[in-house]
Amino acid sequence: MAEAGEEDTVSAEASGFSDLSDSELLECVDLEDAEESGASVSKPGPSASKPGPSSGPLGKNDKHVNLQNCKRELDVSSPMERFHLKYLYVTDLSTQNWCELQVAYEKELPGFLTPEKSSVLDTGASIHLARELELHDLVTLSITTKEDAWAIKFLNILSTIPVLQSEGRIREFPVFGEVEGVFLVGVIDELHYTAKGELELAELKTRRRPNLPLKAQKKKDYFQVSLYKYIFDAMVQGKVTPASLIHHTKLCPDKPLGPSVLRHAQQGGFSVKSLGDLMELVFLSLTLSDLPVIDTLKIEYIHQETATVLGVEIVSFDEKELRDKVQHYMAYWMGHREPQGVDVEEAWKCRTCSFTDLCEWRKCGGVLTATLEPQAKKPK
DNA sequence: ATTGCTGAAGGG
Repeated sequence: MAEAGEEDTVSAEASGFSDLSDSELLECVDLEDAEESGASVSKPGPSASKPGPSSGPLGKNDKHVNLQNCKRELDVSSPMERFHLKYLYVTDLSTQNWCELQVAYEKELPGFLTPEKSSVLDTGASIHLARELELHDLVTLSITTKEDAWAIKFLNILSTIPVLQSEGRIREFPVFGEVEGVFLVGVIDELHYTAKGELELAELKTRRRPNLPLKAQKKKDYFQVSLYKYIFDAMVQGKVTPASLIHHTKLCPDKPLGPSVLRHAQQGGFSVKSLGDLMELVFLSLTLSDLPVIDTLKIEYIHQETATVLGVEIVSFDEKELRDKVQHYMAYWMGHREPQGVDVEEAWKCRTCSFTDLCEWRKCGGVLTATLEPQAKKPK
């Protein structure tokens, strides 16, 4: 209440830089937020498209694109190298669980989404944002380096752990760590303690239609939350070290932090000078705050329009199964095997995919092409 | 540097 002035300062500063995307700091005080990122349903344009005036999908359509357009590179480099990736998102792996080729195309053609799809995603994103704002406010900071971006992530961890331990519930908790040779980054929807005192992860899934998801969708969602638990547990067990983080992300722990980030760190009571300091603090906070591993995994499916609860699933965690899957997925990213599309019986997934027209799997999949959607065949 | 390398999730 008494601190309302700070918020204006932060927002005003955000308009000074528009170069790099802003990042959000979770603010656990009672303030209004001047939110400007495109989370609103009615906003035109796909939310996931890259900045820039000519980033629409049309410009890419006339070019014949495929995953092998760099034959020379294909033989010598892994997808991680070819797509210039230092790490993957947890959702990359859950999309891979849906269809491996789809995530490969997403990496090659970022922001290539059908309008219907991006509209459903935008609605889901705004529902998530509304829920998040029930628990804390957001402050937009302008930043210029990836070190600043990670510093914000660390500040959010440092400020939310005590809230979880005292108030019992937090949302949008960042997780990261090396899994089967590749670094993964993600955000847990919600963590809370149950009446029994168990730590529960709660994932919200919003749905366009008022029905429960198909088996394939549930499987993907189970995998996603299991992966969150696996990474979170590793973090609180001290298995995710600053050294591993620096090694994978190539962050410079000694690079000076930007002024807005530094100021917020100080306001949060963290006397840090560098990103390295912040990493050490995060490591200590994760391992010394008496955080348990996650006990239960819960997924709630709700209808977007009416907010009706369609179902609640409790996911049983199977570490062996998870690791086997991740190992198989990482083999693709590290270039140890070729990507695969969906099986014939899951070809229905292609109907909602943005890349059907250019997908090599569909073109080359012998049996697959012959049996695909026989009733929807168009004479060309 | 072949000129630079990432908010994650968002739903099917």
